[in-house]
Amino acid sequence: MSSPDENDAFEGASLAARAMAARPAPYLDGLNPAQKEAVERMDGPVLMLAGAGTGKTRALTARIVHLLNTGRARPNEILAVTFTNKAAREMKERVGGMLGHAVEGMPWLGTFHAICVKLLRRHAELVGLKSNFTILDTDDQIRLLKQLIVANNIDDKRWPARMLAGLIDGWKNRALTPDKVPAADASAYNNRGTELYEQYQRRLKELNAVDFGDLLLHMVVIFQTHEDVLEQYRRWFAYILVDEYQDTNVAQYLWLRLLAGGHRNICCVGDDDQSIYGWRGAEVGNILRFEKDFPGAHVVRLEQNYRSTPHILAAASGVIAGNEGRLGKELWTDAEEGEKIRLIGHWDGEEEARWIGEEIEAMQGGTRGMRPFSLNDMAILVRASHQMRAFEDRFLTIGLPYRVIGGPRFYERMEIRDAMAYFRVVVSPDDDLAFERIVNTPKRGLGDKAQQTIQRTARENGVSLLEGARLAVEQGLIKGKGGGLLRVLCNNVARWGRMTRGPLVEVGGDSVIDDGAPAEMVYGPPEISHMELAEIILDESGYTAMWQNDKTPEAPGRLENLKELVKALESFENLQGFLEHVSLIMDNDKNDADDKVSIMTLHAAKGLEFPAVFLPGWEDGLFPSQRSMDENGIKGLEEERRLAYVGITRAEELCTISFAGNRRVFGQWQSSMPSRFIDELPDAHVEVLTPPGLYGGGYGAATPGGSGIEDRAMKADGYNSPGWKRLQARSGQYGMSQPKESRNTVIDLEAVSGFTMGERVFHQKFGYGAIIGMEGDKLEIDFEKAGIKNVVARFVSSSDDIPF
DNA sequence: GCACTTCATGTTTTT
DNA sequence: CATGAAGTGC
Repeated sequence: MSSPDENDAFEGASLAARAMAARPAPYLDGLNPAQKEAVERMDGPVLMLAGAGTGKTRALTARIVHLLNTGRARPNEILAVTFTNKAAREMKERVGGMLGHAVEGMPWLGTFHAICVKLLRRHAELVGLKSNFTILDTDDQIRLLKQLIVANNIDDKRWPARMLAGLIDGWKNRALTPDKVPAADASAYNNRGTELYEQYQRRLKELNAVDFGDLLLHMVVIFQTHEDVLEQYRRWFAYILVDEYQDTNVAQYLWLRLLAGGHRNICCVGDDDQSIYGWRGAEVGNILRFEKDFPGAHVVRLEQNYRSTPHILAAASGVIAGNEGRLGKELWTDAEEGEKIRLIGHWDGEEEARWIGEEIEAMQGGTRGMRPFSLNDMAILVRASHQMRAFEDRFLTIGLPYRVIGGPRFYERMEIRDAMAYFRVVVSPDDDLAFERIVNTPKRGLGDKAQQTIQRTARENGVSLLEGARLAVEQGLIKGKGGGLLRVLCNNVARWGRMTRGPLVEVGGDSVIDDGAPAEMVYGPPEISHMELAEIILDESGYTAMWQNDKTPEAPGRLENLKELVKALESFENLQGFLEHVSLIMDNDKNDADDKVSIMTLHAAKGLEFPAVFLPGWEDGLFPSQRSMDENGIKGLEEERRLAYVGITRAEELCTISFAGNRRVFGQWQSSMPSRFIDELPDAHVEVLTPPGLYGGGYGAATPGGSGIEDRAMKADGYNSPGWKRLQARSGQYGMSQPKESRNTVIDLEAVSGFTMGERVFHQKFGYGAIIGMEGDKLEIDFEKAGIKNVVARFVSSSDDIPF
C-alpha cells in the first residue's frame, strides 16, 4: 500500500535537524494569552472555544505554523479540516504568510469532503467502487432517486424525490448505512424509505458513483471495518485540527474520533453559539460533549473580541442569552463605545429596501455624524434568499452597485451543467446520468420512446446507456431523423474520447510496459489542449448553436457563461481534473475589486465581517423562520437565535436592524409582527430610528412630544410594547386595502385598539366569521363555515377590508 | 415528438 | 409571482 504522503516537501531533512533550525517564533507575537495557550498546547485534545471575532483563524494558523516550526510534524502529516473551500483557501494563504513562503506540502488541509475524496480514491475497492468514481451533485441525486421511485411504481407526486433525498441525506449524516437505519425510521417515506435507500446505494455502486454524503459515510465504514487502513492513517496524521467544530454532523464526528483515537492530538475550534447548520445534520452536541469524548481535554476560551464595538457585543450577548445549554463565553473588548444598534420599522418590504438604499448612499458621504463608509464596508444580511430580490430591484433602479454572495452558483446553471455533462460522457462513457442529460440536448428528435429503447437495449446487454444507444442504432431500433442524429452523437463521443488521449503509437521492444510483449501500442500525448477539445465538443455537438439560435433574453448570458467555463479549464491539466474539482467546489466568489454593497444570507455571512451591517426582515415568521420553529420547536428557535447572534456579530462599527409590517409573500400581502428577537435586544444598546414616511417624519424626525405614536416608539420600552406591535399587526390590513399613497397619512389612533368584539372578520382559510373572544393577539372566532376557532390576529382582517 | 398551454406548487439555510 | 410539471393540440 502506498504511503499517504503525496507531496513530501521535507524529504531528507530529519525532524531533529529541522527542530534545531527553528528560529524564534515571530508568529507568536501579538497573540493574547488565551490564543498563545491554544497555539502552544500541542499534545493531547484541545478544545478552542472561540467566540465571534476573537482571532480564531489567527490562532489556528499560528498553531499549524508552530507545529511545523517546532518540528512536531511535517506539512503532510497535519490533517486540517474546514467546512468551506473558502476557509481552506484562507488558511492555506495565512499559513503561507506566517511561514514567509508558500506552503508546498499541506495536502491534507481541506474540506471534509475534499479530503474524503482523496482518501476514498485510494480505498474505493473496499466499498465496491472503482477509484475513478464520479461524484453526483444534488441534481443528479434527485434524478436518480426519481428513476427509482418510478421503477417502484410509487406516486412521486405524493412522495416526492426531494423528500426521499432529504431522508437519505439525514441517514448518511448520521453515518447510517441502509442496514443500520433504526426501526423508528421504518415508517419513513410510506414505509419504503429504507428499502429505497438500499436500492439507491446499489444503483450508485452500479454507476460507480457516490453522492456527497457517501464521501464521509464510505470512509467511516472503511475505517470501522479495516483496522489496518485506519491504523495507517492514525499513524500518519500526527496532528488533527478541525475548524467550525460546532458544525460537524455525526458522520464527521465519527470520522474524526476514529482518526484521533490513537494519539488524541486533536484540536477542535468552534463556537456553540454559532451553530447554524442543525438542519443539515450538524450536532451542537458534538462540541458540547467534547470533554466527555476526550477525557482530559484542555479547554481554551477565546473571549477578547477584536471586531465589534461594546454596543454591538452587548446587543448580541443580550440576544444569545436567551438560549439554554450553552458552554458560556463572555465576549469583551477594549474598543471605543461607538454607535448603538439601530432599529427601524417600515411599512413594507419595498420601503425597507428603499430606506436601506438611501441610507447606504448617505453613509458613503458620512451621515449622522458618522464616518463615511465605502460600499465594500457595507453588507445586507438576510434570513432567506428570496428577501434579496427587493434589494436587487431597488438597487438596480437607483443604480447602486451591489454584489450577491452565494446566490445561484455558477456550476448549477443549466448551460454549465449541460456542458459538463458532455465532458463527463466523454471522460467516463459509463456515466449514464450525464448521457441522459445530453442525449436530446440540443433537440435530436429523441423523445420518450427512443430513450426507452436505448434504456432497454442497454439493460438487455448489460452495458452503459451510451453503448446501448450505439447498439440500438446499429440494430436499426431507432429510425428516422433521431436515429441518424444519435449515430452521429455516439460517433462524436467516441471521437472526442480519443482526442483526450491522443493517437495510438507503437512503442518498441524495450517498452516501458513490462508485460513481455515485444512491441506495444500506447497512447501518445493528446494533439490538442483540453480547452480546445472542450470548445470542439460544445460546437460539434450543436450545443453552442442551440443557444446562438435561442432568442430568449438570457441566451447571450448563457453563451457568456460557456466561454467562462472554457476559460476556467485553463488552470487544470485535463478534463478529468476539472470535473473532479467542480464536483466539490461549488462556490463562486467573484473577486472583483469594485466598490459594491454585499448582499447575502446570514448563513453565507458566517466568518465574514463588515464595518456596517444591515439586518432587514426581522419579523416573526420570517426571522425566526416559522418553518424552523414548526419543524424543530424550541431547538429550531434556538438555532434561529444563534443566527441572529451571527448576524449582529458580523458588524464592526454599525449594525442596523429593521423590520417591515407588510410583505409580499407568494404574490399576496402578509402582515407580521416585529421579531421576538427585537424584544431581546437590550434597550440600553439600541437606538430606535423613527420610521420616516410611516409616521410622517423624515430622518431623525423623532421629535419628542410629537404624535402619540412617536411617543410610543420612543418610550424606553416602547418599540416592543404590545400596543406598537398591535399597530404593526393591524396596519397590514390597511396595506391590503388602501392605495399606496395612503402610506404617508398618519394612522388614526383608533386603529391601535385593534378588533372589537362581535366584529365581522375574514380569514384566508376559514372564511368569514365573528369575533366572540379576545386574549392578547389571539382571537376566538365563530366562523360561518368552519365553526369556532382560535386564530392569531394577524391572520385575520376586517371583512370590509377585503379587496375582492 | 414537440411546442405551447394551463395548472399547481412552493420559499430557509448548502458542503 | 415564478418556476416547474402535466396536459393538449399539432
